[in-house]
Amino acid sequence: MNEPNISPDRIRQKKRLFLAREQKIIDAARNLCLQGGISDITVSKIAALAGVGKGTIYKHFHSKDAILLRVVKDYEENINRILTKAHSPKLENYTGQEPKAYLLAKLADPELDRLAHRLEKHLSSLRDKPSFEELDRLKKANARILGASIRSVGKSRASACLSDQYHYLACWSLAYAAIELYINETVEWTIGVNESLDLFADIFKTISFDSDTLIHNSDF
Amino acid sequence: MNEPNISPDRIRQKKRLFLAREQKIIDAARNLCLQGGISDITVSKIAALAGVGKGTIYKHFHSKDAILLRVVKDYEENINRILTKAHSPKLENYTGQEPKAYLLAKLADPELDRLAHRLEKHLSSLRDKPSFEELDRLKKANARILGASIRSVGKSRASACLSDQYHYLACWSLAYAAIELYINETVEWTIGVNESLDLFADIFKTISFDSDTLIHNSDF
Amino acid sequence: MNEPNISPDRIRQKKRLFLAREQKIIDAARNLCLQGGISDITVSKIAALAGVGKGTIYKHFHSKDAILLRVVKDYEENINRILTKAHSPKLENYTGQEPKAYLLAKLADPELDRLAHRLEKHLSSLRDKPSFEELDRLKKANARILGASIRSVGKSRASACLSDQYHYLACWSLAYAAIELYINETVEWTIGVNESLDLFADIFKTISFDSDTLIHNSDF
Amino acid sequence: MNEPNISPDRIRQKKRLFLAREQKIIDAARNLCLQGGISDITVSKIAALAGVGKGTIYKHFHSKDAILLRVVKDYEENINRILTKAHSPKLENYTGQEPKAYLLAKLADPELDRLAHRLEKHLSSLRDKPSFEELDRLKKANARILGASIRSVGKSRASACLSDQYHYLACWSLAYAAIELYINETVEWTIGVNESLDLFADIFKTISFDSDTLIHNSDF
DNA sequence: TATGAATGAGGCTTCATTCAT
DNA sequence: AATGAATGAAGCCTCATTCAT
Repeated sequence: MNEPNISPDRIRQKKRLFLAREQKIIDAARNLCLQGGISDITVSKIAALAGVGKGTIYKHFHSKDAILLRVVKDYEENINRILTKAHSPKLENYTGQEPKAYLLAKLADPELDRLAHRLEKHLSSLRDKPSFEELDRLKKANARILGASIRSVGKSRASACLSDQYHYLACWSLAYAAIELYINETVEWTIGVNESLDLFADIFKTISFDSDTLIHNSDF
Repeated sequence: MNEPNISPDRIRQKKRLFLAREQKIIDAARNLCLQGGISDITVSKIAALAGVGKGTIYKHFHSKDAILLRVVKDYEENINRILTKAHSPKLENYTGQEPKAYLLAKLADPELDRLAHRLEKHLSSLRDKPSFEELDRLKKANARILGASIRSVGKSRASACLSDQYHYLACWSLAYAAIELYINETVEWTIGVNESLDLFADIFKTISFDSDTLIHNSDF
Repeated sequence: MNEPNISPDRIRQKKRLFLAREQKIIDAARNLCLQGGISDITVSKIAALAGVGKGTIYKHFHSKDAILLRVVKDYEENINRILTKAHSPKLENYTGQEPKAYLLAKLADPELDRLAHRLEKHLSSLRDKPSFEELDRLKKANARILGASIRSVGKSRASACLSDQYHYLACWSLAYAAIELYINETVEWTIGVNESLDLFADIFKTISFDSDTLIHNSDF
Repeated sequence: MNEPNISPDRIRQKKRLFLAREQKIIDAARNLCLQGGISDITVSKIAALAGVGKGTIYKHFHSKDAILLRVVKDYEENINRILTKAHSPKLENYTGQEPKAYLLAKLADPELDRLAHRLEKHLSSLRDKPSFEELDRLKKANARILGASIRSVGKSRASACLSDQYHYLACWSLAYAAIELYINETVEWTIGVNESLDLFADIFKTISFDSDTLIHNSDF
């Protein structure tokens, strides 16, 4: 009775506009982070860059940190999408190419990957740490794919025994190392990833410590 | 008005006290960072933990960020000390063990290493980024040792051609990857570093992209 | 463009709906106030509780405070209705029971009476104090009845000379005192109003100051 | 060693200055409330009127509401001081004049008394209601004196049986009624308290309801 | 006509830094 | 030289009101 002639089209369009604005906010937040450091972002700046009022932000997110968390989640979701596609769900078996796909996906935008990493660290160190539930679900999904893939190829004892989670972290770490290598401003990026892996291999050769060598020494 | 009996001893003792206070401030800052996230630290908390007044801090450092920068510098200095000792300066040639020493030094206190990393990122993203001159000098010194060492052992073309700086970053990245792997709270640390390197090797096998595959795609 | 079939029935029904909605808004505002404190109410909450959109509210009231003023006015109107009925307008002379009727009417819902009181104070202390004209007219009407009634019964000199307004306030104050006594959460309500008046009488006995004793001392 | 020549005088003077500033903040808050309504006060205004910076406020009070609570507490403390003095602690028995002293104390600055009342209501309806512990302690102390005094004089059954708390509220209510009577802007204050009590008595005569007459009717 | 998303003024609070003692 | 109270810029968030649909 009250809302007679509101066509579904109308509603759908409104929804689209609403989501578009939300995306603009997220994009603004991400871009601000990419140029200037996490601690420099303010809700005002996000609003200004997104072209909306400060109050509008709070129609979409209940706090500033919720926006940042969303940036991280969206990024992880994107990685998951790519990885899922690479896995070719029709095949039962893994091609062993999934880790490569994962690394490529992350290296496609190194700055953004590093940002996601930093944001996650930032958020998890807040007094009122937000819920990482959704994010963790995505990571677990990625871990499942990577773990199975590596196990299907790897020959080492460790590969066979370790959990998905662990393999995920190994891939993640490697990507992170490559990205830090890539991004570091004091070095010009003149060699490809293959060559950088050669470098890693050279370093590996020099290393052969026991697990026991690792000492947890906080007395620095 | 007059400064009567200022014996050299007096001066030396004062200096010692002054430096001791400075160290207490640095330690306080570091410990606060280690437990609670960089954005949680305040000058008040540092002063309280150091047992000095807030004003005293500004007799030693001209800003809060200068303290944090000092924490990073002191850490890098410590790494440099260890690496220099490992290199055995009397010998002209390198043992090839320097990268291992470097990794061990960093892995000795992973939390602290990660903190140094994060602080550096934090500081370099400030509007008024402080000077990294001293820090860069230390890094360059470390790079010289690591680069020479790796070149003396490595067989790959890349190893031979690349700059000290680059080899330094390769070591650095590897250490960082291992540390993130180690610290991550969702995984229990059950395997040693050797085995974790096996894991990396398994991943390497799955990867063989050309340098060209790397696309810088910010449009995500 | 054209307004074809607008039957008087249609109009009347629309009007009824409109008024019903208005009442729902007023009720929502009152209920929200009753549970939670005046400063907790927001237009959003009122709209939600009334089951209308926020914008609709502004079709009925030009501001949030206008709603609150209306709550007060409606309450005073109700009191006036009861008092008028008690006075039995056909009779020329007063029964002397009017003050009792007034007190009973107010004590019938002490929480609400206190709310009306508080709202009035709140509204009259606003920067843009709304017009109390209508409310004052109602009060004056009540005062006329109460004043005449008390004068017709009272023996004291004061009773005879004082204005309607003053007698009204005397009744009002007494009711307010009883209500605050009644509502106060730290005391259980175990005695009746008669007994509470006995209490007042006991206190009266201890008091016998001159008007002059009253000093207006703001220097506290 | 660190703080050699800080004479006790110095400390005492500092303390005095600190407390003076605190008093200025409290006074500013009270005066702002007295002229303009509780919801109009802002921390900025308080700071401006007190002649201090906004940040200084938070060296003395952990929140804006803490200031308001302090205004209430200080007022109640003043009443308690007067009442305690009136009670003449040397005498074992009560003079029966305590309620009069209490009323006079409250009526000495009716505006302030009303403010204290309103502030208390305001604070107790906050989402994060502050602790009223101290305030309640003061009230209980006052109640003890008033209760004993009234019981020592009163003849009615109710007087003898009821708790201190109850007698306190009876006095409180009466004072409140008188104050509302006094303050009300629409009436000129032409009669003294004695005469106003006569008025009350006239009203009493018209009233004789049973406790049962009181119905709790929220359906208004 | 009813709606509710958008708005932005304005509130509270934090904290790096200064400066009088 | 050491202190810590004072400061105020700047941040986050709320909410009454508007207005396009």
